[in-house]
Amino acid sequence: MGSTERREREQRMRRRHILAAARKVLAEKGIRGATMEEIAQEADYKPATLYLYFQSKDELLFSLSGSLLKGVTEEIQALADRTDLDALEKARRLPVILDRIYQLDPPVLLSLFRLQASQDFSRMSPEAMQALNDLAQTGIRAMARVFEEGVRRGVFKEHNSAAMADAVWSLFTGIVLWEESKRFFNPDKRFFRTTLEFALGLMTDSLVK
Amino acid sequence: MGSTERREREQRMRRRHILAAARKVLAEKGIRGATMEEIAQEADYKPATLYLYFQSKDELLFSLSGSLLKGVTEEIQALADRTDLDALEKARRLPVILDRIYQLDPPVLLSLFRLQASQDFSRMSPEAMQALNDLAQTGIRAMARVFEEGVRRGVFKEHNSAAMADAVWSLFTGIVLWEESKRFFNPDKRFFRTTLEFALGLMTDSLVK
Amino acid sequence: MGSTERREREQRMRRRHILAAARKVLAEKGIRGATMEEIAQEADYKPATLYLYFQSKDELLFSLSGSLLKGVTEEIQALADRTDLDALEKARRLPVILDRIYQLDPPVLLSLFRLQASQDFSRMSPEAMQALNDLAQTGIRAMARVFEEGVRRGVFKEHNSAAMADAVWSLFTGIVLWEESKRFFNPDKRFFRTTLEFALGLMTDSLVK
Amino acid sequence: MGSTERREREQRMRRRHILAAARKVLAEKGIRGATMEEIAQEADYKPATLYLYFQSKDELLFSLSGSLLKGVTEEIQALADRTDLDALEKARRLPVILDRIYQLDPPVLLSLFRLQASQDFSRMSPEAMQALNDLAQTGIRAMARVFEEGVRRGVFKEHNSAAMADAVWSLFTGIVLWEESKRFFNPDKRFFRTTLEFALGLMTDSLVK
DNA sequence: TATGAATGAGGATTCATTCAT
DNA sequence: GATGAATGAATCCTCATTCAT
Repeated sequence: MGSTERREREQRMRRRHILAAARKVLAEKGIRGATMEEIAQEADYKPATLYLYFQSKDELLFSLSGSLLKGVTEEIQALADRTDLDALEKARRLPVILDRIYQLDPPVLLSLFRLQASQDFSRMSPEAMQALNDLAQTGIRAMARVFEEGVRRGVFKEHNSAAMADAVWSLFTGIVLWEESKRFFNPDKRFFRTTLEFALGLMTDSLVK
Repeated sequence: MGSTERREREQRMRRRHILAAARKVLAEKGIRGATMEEIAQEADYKPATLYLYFQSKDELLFSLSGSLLKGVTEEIQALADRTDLDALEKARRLPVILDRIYQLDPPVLLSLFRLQASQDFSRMSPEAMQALNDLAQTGIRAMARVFEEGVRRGVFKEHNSAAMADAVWSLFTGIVLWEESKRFFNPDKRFFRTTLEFALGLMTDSLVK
Repeated sequence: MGSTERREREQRMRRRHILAAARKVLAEKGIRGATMEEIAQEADYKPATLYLYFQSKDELLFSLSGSLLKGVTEEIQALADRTDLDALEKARRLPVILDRIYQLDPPVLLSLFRLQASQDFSRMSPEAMQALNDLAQTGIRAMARVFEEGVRRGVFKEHNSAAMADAVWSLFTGIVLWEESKRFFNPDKRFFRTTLEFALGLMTDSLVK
Repeated sequence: MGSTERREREQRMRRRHILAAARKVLAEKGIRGATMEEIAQEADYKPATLYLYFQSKDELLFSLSGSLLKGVTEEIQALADRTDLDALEKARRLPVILDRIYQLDPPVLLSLFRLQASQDFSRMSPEAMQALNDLAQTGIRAMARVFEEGVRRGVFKEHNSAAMADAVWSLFTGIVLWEESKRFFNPDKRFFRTTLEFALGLMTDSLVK
């Protein structure tokens, strides 16, 4: 019988449904406002029900952040793996990709960074935090590969590509956080893309031979 | 008799003593662990006593972050105001200053950024957050002045100096946060200065005419 | 199935159960002693549970006072609306009604008046206090109607019926409070009804043409 | 030496000074706002100093209420003792006296009644409450004497003069409290005197033979 | 006489989580 | 599969009061 299959499929769907609700709550009420009660309400469930699909609030949040981060990482890896672009072109695309990810779902990305920025705020388990961290590292390593490739191919000057990748990631994180911090008081102004492209452009320019 | 003076001095010392305790707790247990109870214990007081020196937990935390941020801002302003250095030299010193500040008290700087990164986590009043934000903005504007000066004097290419300053601050924030995040799992590795100098160096190089 | 119905009915019962517990605590320990902890204990719950049935302590206390006051008001209104009695007969019944209400639940009535007597003692929200006040005013206006009617029908002399109603209510309040104050030291003596009937009788007599 | 005397006199003066401060605070901030801290500040002392002149907050408040209540009582006694007025004239003067007392210092009278209305709110000792109660009773008995005299002299009908006196006192208390309760929402309207005179007038009229 | 410093004793809420039905 | 009901565990803050100086 395919009933087991179907059940599993439905279960996955309900998990996703809850995650979508959590994303919405996170976006609207911030991490502090994202209580199990609130998420359940948004998902049209009662809090107790959430525990049928997630072991704990932590797992739920992790699942949420993880899926986003996984997307980021995969996009970067895909870029790094492309053979139709040279290293410089790839580097030039980095801000575009990062911006697209940010535009996709600013609040969740923000929450992700906040979560990562303050592990002790959430009650997330060290293991989950570690997993999140590993995911980010994977994306960063993919970025590093782009710069290494550039050096290898003589497009970029010799440099510490790991530091470069770390810097890009930090810049990404920092701008997201700082822009949001400013927006809290000046809701209209948005310079994410401008700032990111400008800064990343400068850095890349300097690397070009 | 200077007994009033002495009393006031001692009072200030006790305030500082409590701030130091808070700093330690913050460093060791993170913001979530930094309860009034815990801080009091570290300071060898009972919780009620803390309220003799600070109106609320908010004020205590704000005092902590604020003093640090004020220091950062003042250092940057002092640099911007120097007349014995040209704009390029000033820009070159920025990472040195930022690194010194970071080395001064990593946990508090971290807490500050975490606080700023997640206003909705803490219960800090919007006013206090705003004040913190303003302080940061002042520092950023001072950085922008350095780059403007460079343009005016023909040292730097024409560019959006506000965006540049924002980028530097974001980079600073991002690296602090990301380094800490990594350190949580790899306590030994520290690349703060390396990464910051490298990234800022690249950005500045690109600006030079 | 009427399971939803039953559930709601049971929920209402538990609310009432808690209110009853609060009433008891209030009667035995006074308002100061009526902590959520104490009420919960009396109701055989933990404090957190009370918050399932009431949004706050205020709402709980308001609910308690409000229901009683509503009863008072309704009784007075009903009396005022009767067509089978003339104004004098209605006035003669006022002390009977007020006494019955008092006998019904002296401690809660007492708490109500205490609450009303000392808004700044309790932490009850101004809105709730206002609502309580309005409720009382409604009852008072109903009393005034009785006296107005008497004047209109030529049973009572011309007079300020609003002042009369205020006086009756004040007398009611004052006697409840004062009797209770005396009882605190002389638990046996109870003159509530005697005093009320006597005083109200005198006042009414004077109004009769 | 008269130094002991002088010391005692000064001590009494300082006690009075503190009481005056307490009265003011009570008037401005209500009972809940009347903390030792606040009273001390008003008296230009530090909280600890208050304890040199009063054993406890209770004693302070008691002292305050007591002195007022004593004044009330004495006035009533004086009235009752006058030989130049007949019982009816004395009765007619009662509302005038009560109004004068109320006008003298509404907030303190209010606080007194509130205190009396809710012994369990304050932490005042039973002994102090008892003493307050006794004082009130003395005043009430003096009022009763007026009515008894009236009966004896054939001015008033036969009646329970104790109940009458209780009623007057209750009316007094009730109007003070209820007027204040209304004023909380309608600060302008003041009907104290009107209502009291009207009600007391009615009651007295009925007693006249 | 005055007070700076410190504290004991509470008290209201919030929220993730469990479990019988 | 869903949930109503209940709770354990925290956490901030207030105020009268004491006592050494």
